[in-house]
Amino acid sequence: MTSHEQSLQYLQSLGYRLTPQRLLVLEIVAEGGSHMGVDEVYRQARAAYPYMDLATVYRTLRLFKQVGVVTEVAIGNRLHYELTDPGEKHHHMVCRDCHRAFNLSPHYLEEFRDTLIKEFGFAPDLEHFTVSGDCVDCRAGAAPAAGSTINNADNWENAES
Amino acid sequence: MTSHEQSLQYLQSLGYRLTPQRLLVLEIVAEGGSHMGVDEVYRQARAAYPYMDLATVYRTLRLFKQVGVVTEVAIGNRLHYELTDPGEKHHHMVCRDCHRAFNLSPHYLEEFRDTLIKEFGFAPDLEHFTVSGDCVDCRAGAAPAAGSTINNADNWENAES
DNA sequence: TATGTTATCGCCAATGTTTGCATTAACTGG
DNA sequence: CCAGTTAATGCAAACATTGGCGATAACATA
Repeated sequence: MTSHEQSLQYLQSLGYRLTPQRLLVLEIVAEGGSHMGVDEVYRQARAAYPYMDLATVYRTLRLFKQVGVVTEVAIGNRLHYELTDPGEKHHHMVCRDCHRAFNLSPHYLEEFRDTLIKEFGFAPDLEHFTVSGDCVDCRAGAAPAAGSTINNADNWENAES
Repeated sequence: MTSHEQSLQYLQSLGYRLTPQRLLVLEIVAEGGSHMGVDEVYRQARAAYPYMDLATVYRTLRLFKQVGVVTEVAIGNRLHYELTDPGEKHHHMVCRDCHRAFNLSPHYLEEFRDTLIKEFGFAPDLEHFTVSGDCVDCRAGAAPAAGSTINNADNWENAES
């Protein structure tokens, strides 16, 4: 059984229905690998199933995010999604200049989470956590890496040390 | 000289022009006290100067945020702004259930910032930092405080300990 | 397998926010 | 104080995302 099928069974176990549209969106996000823009998911879905509606894509991704199947990252002011890897969860640092995203190990936030819970009873939603800021290259004034468009998989580097 | 005037002089020193619209928006945000929704700023601005355009309000607030005059907080999916108090900077925790916002002392993030810079050369933009999550009351299943609308100043509590 | 219930879909309109562009008005230097 | 330069405005249209609603199809039950 593939991991998509597991995710779909999980959805079903929560009482959500298993529709072809959901299967399709899940496959696309899974295949996409790195963070996919909504428009790209929509384009691919529509290619496979011409009746697919944009609103359905948004609703499906929101649902997936809600149940933890995908992770949402806001880049610039657009939403992007990647399959949540249960073994390799990570947060994101997004550069506000070049808009590249870097992965951040959860380890760096554990202490922060504990503090908020203990001090304020506030349970932060770190599943969907993203910090924006300035990355090394942009701080150095270096030109961003070639072809730095949001949907270019090369922009997604791994910053775990 | 009031602090608004200082802010405006600062804008001017950066090469931005000092327009009546900017003065107006700044005054409104300053008077508003707690976090103001864009629509509310727009309504008040339009009342004082009927030609005021929504786009101008957005552009002005974005500029103010960029230069650090105001702080932006995303609540639900709307943008809110408050005057940046240079002496009393703070971050925000927003409850995704009741949508109340709580202030968070910068102290809790200093270590996190240092780590990111040291390990990855990534300088996080904590001026505009917000964590979403579940607040004490909502976690306890308690009904949110009476009159919990976003623009109600009473919702803005101070969580500094 | 047939049937009923109701979640989900596709379509369309509304929302919140951003952008393009011609006009206006802040600043600059004479 | 006047004229030139150019940033900022107002307007309208674009864009990204969300919501309402009737029709459809997924699941449960028999």
